Amino acid sequence: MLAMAPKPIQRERTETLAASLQRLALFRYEMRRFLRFSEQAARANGLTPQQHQLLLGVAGFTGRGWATISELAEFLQERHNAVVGLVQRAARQDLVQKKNSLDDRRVMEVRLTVRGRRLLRKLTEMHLDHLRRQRAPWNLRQIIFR
Amino acid sequence: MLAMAPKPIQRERTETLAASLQRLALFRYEMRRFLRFSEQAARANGLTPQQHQLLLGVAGFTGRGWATISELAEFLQERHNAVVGLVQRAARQDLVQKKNSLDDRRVMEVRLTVRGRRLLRKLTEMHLDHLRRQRAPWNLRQIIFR
DNA sequence: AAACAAAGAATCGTGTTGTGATATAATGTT
DNA sequence: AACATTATATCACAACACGATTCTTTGTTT
Repeated sequence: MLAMAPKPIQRERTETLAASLQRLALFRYEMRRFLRFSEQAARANGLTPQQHQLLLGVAGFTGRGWATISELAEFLQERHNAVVGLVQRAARQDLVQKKNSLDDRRVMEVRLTVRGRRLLRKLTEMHLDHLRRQRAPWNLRQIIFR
Repeated sequence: MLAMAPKPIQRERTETLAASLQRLALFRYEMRRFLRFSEQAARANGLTPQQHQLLLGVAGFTGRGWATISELAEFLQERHNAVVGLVQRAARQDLVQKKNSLDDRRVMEVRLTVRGRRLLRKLTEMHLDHLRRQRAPWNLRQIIFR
């Protein structure tokens, strides 16, 4: 009897794991569908998905209308050097504008150009429309924990 | 008087846009923070983030325990060819196993290897733990619409 | 059965992106 | 003056997704 006890427990554990996997998969699937919409909206406007996020971070993260490389790295949850390259490419395409801070000359201030502002505005409207129309269970946490 | 009416409307619109930008930014920021945790958990176990998602899709998306390239493309919200490459690289590292279907020889059946199953199990536990501890406003929709 | 269309997967070249390691410059601290 | 810290930049490299195209197998039409 002592030897038989673990068996049903193991079976129950396996079933729990399978159920968890399915709920986690659905969780990520819903998230990916939103992100996919976003990516395609960006591309349809000639931007890469990350460039769109960069514009959003510059305009909306700090509440100041501009941001430093470090702040953008925090917003994007990326390393500094990833953001440096991203900003460089975006600046080349006249989406943002770099300027060394006068207070602290180590700091790089990133602002939107007119073109960047125009594109972000359009994308923002598309996203808000999409989210409003969305009937999907956007309480993602609820997907996982009943 | 007719000429002055539009001014406050314009001002209000601008304020609404700024507020929307800030809420959208927070929305994406929270999402990125979760995704960042996930990416680092994957990397800490020697996987790329996409490889982890691939394993999750194979094991949890269809309810069958295996998946086709097309199904994985739907789950990952990527194009077929992106998944083909992803599966190839994952197979090279003994994470998944490819097998042509006997029913329809166009179809490729993707399954987890023992190694893939072991890694996914570990990552799944880490993710569930993380989500349980999470006190953040995981009703993302609520972040945007009051 | 032949001709054609559709579905599923694979291949190729290309540009973006993130990483890790390292470097540079400006500011702070002792 | 020596040292550490902060903020940003550079480099080589692999993963990755894209678009376009191709190949094979299955389905449908005539």
